[in-house]
Amino acid sequence: MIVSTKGRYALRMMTDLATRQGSASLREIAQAQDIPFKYAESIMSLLVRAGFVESARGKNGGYRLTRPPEAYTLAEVLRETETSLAASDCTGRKEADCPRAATCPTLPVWRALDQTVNEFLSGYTIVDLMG
Amino acid sequence: MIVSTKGRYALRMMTDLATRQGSASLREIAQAQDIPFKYAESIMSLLVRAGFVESARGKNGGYRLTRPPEAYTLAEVLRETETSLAASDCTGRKEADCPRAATCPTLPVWRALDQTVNEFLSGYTIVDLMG
DNA sequence: TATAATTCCTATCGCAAAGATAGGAATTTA
DNA sequence: TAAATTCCTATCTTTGCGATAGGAATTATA
Repeated sequence: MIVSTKGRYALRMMTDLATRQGSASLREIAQAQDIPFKYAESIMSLLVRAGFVESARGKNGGYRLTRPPEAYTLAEVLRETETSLAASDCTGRKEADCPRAATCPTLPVWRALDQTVNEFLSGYTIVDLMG
Repeated sequence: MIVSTKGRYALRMMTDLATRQGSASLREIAQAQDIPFKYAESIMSLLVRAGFVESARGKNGGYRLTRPPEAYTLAEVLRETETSLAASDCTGRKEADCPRAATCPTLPVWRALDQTVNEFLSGYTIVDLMG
């Protein structure tokens, strides 16, 4: 699985914000997108930490995008929400572990696949998800 | 993660068989590839059931490929070993569940990604892994 | 200044899948 | 009959995903 529920929720939350053209509370967003509120909260915190979204605390607080929606590629959003976008552990978390790496004939294939997927996901932005 | 350890083991086991040009016992293969014997056993049974490999039981038994190695694409091998090669649940197991499907602007993106990955993996065969 | 609405923080739970292991039955050769 | 092998079924452990819980901190406003 390349894209988990968490990543798809993140994209939908950002798309929702983009559609509203302003700021919205998490309660509104989660309700509109039918995403469990508490789960949405944890995802939104990732987006804030990544700088994709700005937050305002307190009453009348909420969230808004820091950029125009065409300035977010799917690749960069998913890099924040997915544990790894790597095609396999060989090019992901456990890359350093592998004693085969130096001579492995398969490794270049996974690297090329990573690049293919990354190029694909870099070719779409939030605007493309605004229906 | 597109390709799990199980899938990579499967590819290595088939590549090992291809290199030997004949038949080999699982003990040999697992040892040569440094794969846990019992785990290799369960993977090999998938390959046999898929018709990729023929088995001979009893003493001097073993396994051999049913085709020349250039006749196995990575895509078809991995389809047997991976739970799903789909980019997301939206195009995988839970596809039918989604009430959004009809109008979802993201779904076509996942479909296109699936196709991209499939085409990529169909472009390599076991021969390409024989180093 | 109190209250309501919000974001922020930390911890935990349930479940499914991946990775691996165990024991032994069935088959075949020598 | 003994050894080497594949075949079959069941189980175990760890991990990560999806989700939940409780409450602290912050802010507008009545």
